[in-house]
Amino acid sequence: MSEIEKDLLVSDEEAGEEKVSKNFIEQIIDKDLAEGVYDTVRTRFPPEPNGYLHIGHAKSILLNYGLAQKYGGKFNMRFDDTNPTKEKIEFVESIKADIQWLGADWEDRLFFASNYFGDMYEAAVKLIKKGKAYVSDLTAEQIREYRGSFEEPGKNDPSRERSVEENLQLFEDMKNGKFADGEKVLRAKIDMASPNINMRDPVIYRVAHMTHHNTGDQWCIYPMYDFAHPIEDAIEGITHSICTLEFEDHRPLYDWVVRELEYPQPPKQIEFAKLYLKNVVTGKRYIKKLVEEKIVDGWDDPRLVSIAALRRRGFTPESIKKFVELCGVSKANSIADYAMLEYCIREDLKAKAPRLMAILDPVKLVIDNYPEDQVEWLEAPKNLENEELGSRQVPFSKELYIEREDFMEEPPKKYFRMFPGNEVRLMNAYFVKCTGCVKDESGKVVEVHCTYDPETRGGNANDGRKVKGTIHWVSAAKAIKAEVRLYENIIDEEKGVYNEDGSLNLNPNSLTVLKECYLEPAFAGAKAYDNFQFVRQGFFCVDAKDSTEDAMVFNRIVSLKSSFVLPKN
RNA sequence: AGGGCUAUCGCCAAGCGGUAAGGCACAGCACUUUGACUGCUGCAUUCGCUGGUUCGAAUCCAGCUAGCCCUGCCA
Repeated sequence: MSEIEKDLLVSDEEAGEEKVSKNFIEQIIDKDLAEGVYDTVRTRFPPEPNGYLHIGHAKSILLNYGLAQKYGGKFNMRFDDTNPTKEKIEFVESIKADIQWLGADWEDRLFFASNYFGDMYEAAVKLIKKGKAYVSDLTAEQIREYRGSFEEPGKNDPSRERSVEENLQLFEDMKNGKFADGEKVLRAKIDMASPNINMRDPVIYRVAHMTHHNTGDQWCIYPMYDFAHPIEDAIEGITHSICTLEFEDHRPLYDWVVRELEYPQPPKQIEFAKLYLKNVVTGKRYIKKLVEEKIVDGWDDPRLVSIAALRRRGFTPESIKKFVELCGVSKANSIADYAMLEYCIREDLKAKAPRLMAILDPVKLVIDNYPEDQVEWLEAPKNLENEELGSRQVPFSKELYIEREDFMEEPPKKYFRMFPGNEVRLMNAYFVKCTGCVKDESGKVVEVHCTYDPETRGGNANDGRKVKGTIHWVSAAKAIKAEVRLYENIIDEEKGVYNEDGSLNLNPNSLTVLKECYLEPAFAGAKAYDNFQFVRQGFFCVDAKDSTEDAMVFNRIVSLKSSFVLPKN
């Protein structure tokens, strides 16, 4: 190795374990910090409490929280509740719970935009005094007409040149409830000919006689998002106000507001692309319809991708975080494969979850040469890749359950599970040789028979002989009966999310309920949200809604990958 | 007088004038008491297109094309 190469090696090590390239937002922050635009980083997640959070929001939450962490800054939680017609306190609670579950810690910084209504009113007065805002008499419809179109400039509002004094009086009258909803609005005086329609004298305050979930009846005028948001950010000392792409056109207005209001260290809006998942529905009205029509079991149905649904399905906060990081941050609209999410949960659970045996589609296996009433308790590790999980005792007896698909009377080539004459290993137990099966009148296999080799206890033969197949099993006498729910995408992936008429293209097989599954005794005592690997099957989670101590219910989070395909014949 | 943004492998995504990172998916091999995991190997002579500048272009310039967003008193 040359000296130069050694030097390179050293400098690589000094640079850190891995050179992870920074996303464009981190690059902006680096620059701002380097140039002294800001000396700290403060971000925020500002949802409107008008619905449940979904996987897309998780990206924003974790991005904002992650940035604050990474730069030693602060992360604020803020409800952007400036429109009482859409907001509910129940959503405030569910959103808080979801964000906490994701692990984004706002510490003592939980804010409500509605708590700044006083500041916003003052800010509006300031604009009026500067001649930068005026009260308009136009109706909503007229305002739309005056706005012009993409190709044509707008026309000035007849109220545009009202005196400051008159505007001040009128705005106060608005505040004091002298006008009905829609009768007056406050508009920013910018430019009716701007090519950016958001700059054509946008409405910044409207009248709404409505009880607000936080401020009650204190106000009957409410600020619009474009006016309120920059003020909220400025008040909280936000440095980088991160939002999604559709707000790019609003940035000039955002900047106009912070400039006119003369904030000393104005926040900067940065837009990134939302996270979409292939063949996944997130639209509120679609989900609402599914819930109302009882096609799904509520907003947390495990087939959905609301944060609550992912949690119930068995996804972990770590898996969501990993997924969001894997997706990256950019300005290019993109749609991630669901396979990436599956990869993340498998990755997270493979070492964490105990790997136990469960039979989903049982058929009885009888060991003809095993003593009738004998039960042996065999010790087996809970997870070979994680010794810390310890071991458990597994009962072995004459009659077991195995998976129906692990036996074939006439196997195709390359099938190395049970078939007459073949020897397989019962995982953690013995080698058994299949001797045949018993069928009912219809030809359905009701019992598989075999003999075991007592010399192979634990699953190894002293003579060194090998078996190709290892199958899992559960003692019939000691099994715990449980319900298991298997999920597929609620959307029929062949044809995409929507039908021609705009309705959802549903997959009729999205839910399979297996009522007669058998678990090994080590599952006893499993609690809501506990995750397991069902050996050779996949990762499963105790359903938080329907599972009880006596009647456990499991959700399949994701199957294990498998390269095995049953060949035809 | 329309404006804004985006385009690099099937899917994400680095790259910031010096000769295409990485992950997912997929395929093959090895290993295996999970047909899993793990390990190894393969997977863009090419960056939406066409020109130009340059010794050198995914990176700069010009012109096209395609997609997304914007005419709420929603956020």
